[in-house]
Amino acid sequence: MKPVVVLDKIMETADRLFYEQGFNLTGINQIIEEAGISKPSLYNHFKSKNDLLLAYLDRQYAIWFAGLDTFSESYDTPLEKIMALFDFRISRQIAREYKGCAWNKIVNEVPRHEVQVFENVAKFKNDMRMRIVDLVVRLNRPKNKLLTDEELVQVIYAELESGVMVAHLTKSHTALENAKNIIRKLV
Amino acid sequence: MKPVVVLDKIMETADRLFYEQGFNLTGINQIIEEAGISKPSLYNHFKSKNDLLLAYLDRQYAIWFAGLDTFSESYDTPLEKIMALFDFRISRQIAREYKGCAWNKIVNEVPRHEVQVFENVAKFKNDMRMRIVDLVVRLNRPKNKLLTDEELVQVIYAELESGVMVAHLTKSHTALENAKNIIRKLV
DNA sequence: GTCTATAGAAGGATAGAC
DNA sequence: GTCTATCCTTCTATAGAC
Repeated sequence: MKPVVVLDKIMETADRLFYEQGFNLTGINQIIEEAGISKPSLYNHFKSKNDLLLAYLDRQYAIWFAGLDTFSESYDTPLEKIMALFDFRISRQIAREYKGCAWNKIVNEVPRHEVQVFENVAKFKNDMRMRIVDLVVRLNRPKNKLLTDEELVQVIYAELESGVMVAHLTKSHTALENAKNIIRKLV
Repeated sequence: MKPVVVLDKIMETADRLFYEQGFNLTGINQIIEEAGISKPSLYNHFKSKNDLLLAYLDRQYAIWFAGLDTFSESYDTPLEKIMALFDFRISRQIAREYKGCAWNKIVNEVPRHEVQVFENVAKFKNDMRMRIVDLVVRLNRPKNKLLTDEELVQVIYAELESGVMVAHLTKSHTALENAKNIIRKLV
């Protein structure tokens, strides 16, 4: 069995279990069992469970933005792409059975002294916010609007975050759908 | 030592540790050690660690709304009371060193099959939302506003939730402050 | 690089004395 | 109702063979 295959098995299993069960409730033993490998094999690739967590976050980052790009490429205008942000998160919450935001799960589960984890999550959230900033600028809104560009960005960001959180709690994406209408009015 | 004192010690210790470290990372052993009691004493009051969690959530609920009522009573108008919702959360995040929302922490840490935990968190979030609904109705807004009452409620709710999450991630309440100006414009 | 086997600590929970 | 002492399980991580 080639190393790369073992690594893939680890990552895919960790990906699934960390999201579905949470990081702290997922033991090394369960990961190696479901990945079909042995314990020293795992520790050959990662020096600790925390090291695996950081790799998991990096992988999440790549998968998430790649998924967003694929999802958005069929939409043309900035407004359509903003709406696609909501539809993308709706589609993912449906696919992952409304288990919430993977980043929020981690950051709410890990103590503050895990600096690298916090930085990793902050980077994701910030980069997502930058996508919104870029789209709002490209809207080319007139200056006499009720909200400034910066304020509109904050509302979009808040509706996305809160929308996913509510979806997790209620197993429904109604709030995310309603948010789209609100944003349309505020643009 | 009277039972009620023991119970108080347990609750206060669990309150602090569950919030600061998280539920899964806080062991029974640490709770009894810091509370200064013995293990069977704890299991005399709670039949399991999960039972203690439910008591913790009930206590949080009472403390939170009591704190909000005290905080808001000096404000008169509905708009001031809406602003007080943001200021209350800002003051709490400062006091608790930006460790985020206690309810979100729990709901992101516990598996879905813990139905009682989810219902408890959903009840808190819903009751908080009802406070917003009540305040927005009392604003008596004209019908020709850009957003309907329901939409304004959703934006206020989203800004609060997202604001606390961002505060947790960045150790800053800037987003919550900015949200107040946005809401003032939308009212 | 992968395995079997195991170490050493910490987890939740309980028996039985007082 | 509270205690000391202990149970069994699970945890992360490693030693040493192949």
